[in-house]
Amino acid sequence: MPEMPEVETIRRTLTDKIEGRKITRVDIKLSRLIKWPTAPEFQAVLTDRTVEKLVRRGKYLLFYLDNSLVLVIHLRMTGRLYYATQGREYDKFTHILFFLDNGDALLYADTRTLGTLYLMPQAELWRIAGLASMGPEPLSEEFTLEYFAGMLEKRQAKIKPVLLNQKLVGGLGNIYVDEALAIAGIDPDRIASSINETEAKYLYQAINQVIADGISHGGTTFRDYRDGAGQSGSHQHHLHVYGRANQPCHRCGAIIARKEVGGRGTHYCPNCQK
DNA sequence: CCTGCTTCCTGAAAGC
DNA sequence: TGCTTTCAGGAAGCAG
Repeated sequence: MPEMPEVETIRRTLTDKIEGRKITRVDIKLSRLIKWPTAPEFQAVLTDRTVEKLVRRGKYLLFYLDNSLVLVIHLRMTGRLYYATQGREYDKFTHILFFLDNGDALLYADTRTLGTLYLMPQAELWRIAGLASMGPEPLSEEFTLEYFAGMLEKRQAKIKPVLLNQKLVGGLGNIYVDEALAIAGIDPDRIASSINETEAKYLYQAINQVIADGISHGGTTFRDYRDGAGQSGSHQHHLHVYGRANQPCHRCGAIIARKEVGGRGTHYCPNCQK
């Protein structure tokens, strides 16, 4: 499941191949993935546009085009975006194909088809609610300890759903939230406002650390995630708790447990996380 | 406004 | 062996 480090890795692996390229043709095999405008309009307006800049915000990828247009893609659960050289075969999960002026193509594939694509003028981006309302993201200037600790103080929900709320912190998903809570030694069931100043500082540092590590390892590949060149990430080899239920904790040796928190499968060390 | 539940979607894995 | 059920989860939509 692509979270901020995975989407950032995709951005980095696509930038050099995509920026400056003109989209010469768009094939749409599953039009319901396109949320705005209609599929025929999407296809017509996108044809002959040049990609000027590839930007990431949270888990969104934004392709800034000429004519002040922006193509916005969110991969959700199983979306994949990858560069394919001319004539390369593609599987049945490839739903949108962007052909480029050098004969290659940018392909959007998605097994569970929950991903979303938009095309709109730059001035209309506020219409994408999830993008417009996104909170500060880890490693950014806006994501300060003061902001983070102050935000936790006001929340009566459990810490895990608070961290997953994109309006409060942009870019975190299930894997990195479980990891950050494990590093900070905080139980995912804790009420956010009960977290004290010291714990908030540890958690803040842990969030920045797991995101930075995730990016430096090229993302976490459990099953579906691949970068823009089709390569797997390696952060799955560095996880403390996620996907490690019934295995020993790296720190204390206790058995990693799994429970449901806020409707999400949650991995944690019952001994280290209080 | 805040919080939590439901929905979307389909391949893989577990259950029978 | 093969069919059926459950599970995975990001985020919008909605109820209370």
